[in-house]
Amino acid sequence: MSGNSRLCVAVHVLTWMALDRRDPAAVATSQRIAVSVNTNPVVIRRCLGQLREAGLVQSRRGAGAGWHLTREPESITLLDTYLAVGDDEPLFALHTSPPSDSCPIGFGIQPALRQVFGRLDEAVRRELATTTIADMLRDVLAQQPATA
Amino acid sequence: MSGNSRLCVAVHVLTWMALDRRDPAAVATSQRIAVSVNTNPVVIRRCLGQLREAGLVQSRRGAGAGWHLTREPESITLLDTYLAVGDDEPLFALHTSPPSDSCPIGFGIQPALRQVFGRLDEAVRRELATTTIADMLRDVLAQQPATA
DNA sequence: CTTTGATGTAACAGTAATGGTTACATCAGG
DNA sequence: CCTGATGTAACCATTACTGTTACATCAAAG
Repeated sequence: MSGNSRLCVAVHVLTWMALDRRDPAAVATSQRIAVSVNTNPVVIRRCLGQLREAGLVQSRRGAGAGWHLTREPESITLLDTYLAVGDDEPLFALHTSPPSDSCPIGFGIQPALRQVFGRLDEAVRRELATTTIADMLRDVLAQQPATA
Repeated sequence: MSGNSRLCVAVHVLTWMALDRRDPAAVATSQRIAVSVNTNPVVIRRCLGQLREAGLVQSRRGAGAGWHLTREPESITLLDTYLAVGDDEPLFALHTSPPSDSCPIGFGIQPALRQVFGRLDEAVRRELATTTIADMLRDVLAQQPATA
């Protein structure tokens, strides 16, 4: 797991941008986002690069450069985000080295597992598609401390 | 995720044992299973150890030792298997170092993500619970080559 | 046209997890 | 006792990920 925190960072970034755009004067830079995520700006730029490839954000270079969303937060789902930062590798891995095909189980296990893992993947995607960045922003702001 | 192939190996092992038990004379040893999975017997024993802790299999030591299922394959689901070999770590990881709590997003993002990731985990478990080792055995045998 | 501040990206290091391997103690039946 | 398997510690190579430094590139501002 899986291993990485890319989806987590990507959702953080997009949610941050969704909040930030409420202030028209604000400029979203990798530096400012990195402070919120508490990591290195390069990590943020790597993430933003993937989000740009997926068409979710755009960048402007030169002086006064920065980033902005290309769509309304209501139209960006976590599935979009997941696909954008997606490792190509599936949630669950098959055998590292192929099993023996001279054994009935070894021969048939991989196709059978692929079907199961495909259903798992599908279930995850279905669930991811039910939440948008706008939903995230609302939930995140609802978590604020009681201090007015 | 990503990352490991433990579930894959565990399902392979259990399915193999489900087939093997049809021959009353057969003895399931880590050595024989390792040949089918195409890996080292110690890897199989590590896996079987986890399955035993979960109560899915039992081992006999001494001469002529081996392993056997404690339940009918129809009653062992992939969720049982998943929980048995379960890493404690969730499918999707949160931030490696906690985000800035002086930023509204940084403050609220983790609880919000935990909710989402919890729903994802739930979806995966629901799906895993729908398939049994008996189902796997049937599907695996259905994959056999056409040669009679 | 130069300065400035950001993007874009390569390169590298430290950490952690995984799968595989060797080695060896332990056990129980023959 | 002998034998063949389990049980488990220890170790290694590989891989992936995060963080970091460094630097080229770009475009607006002055």
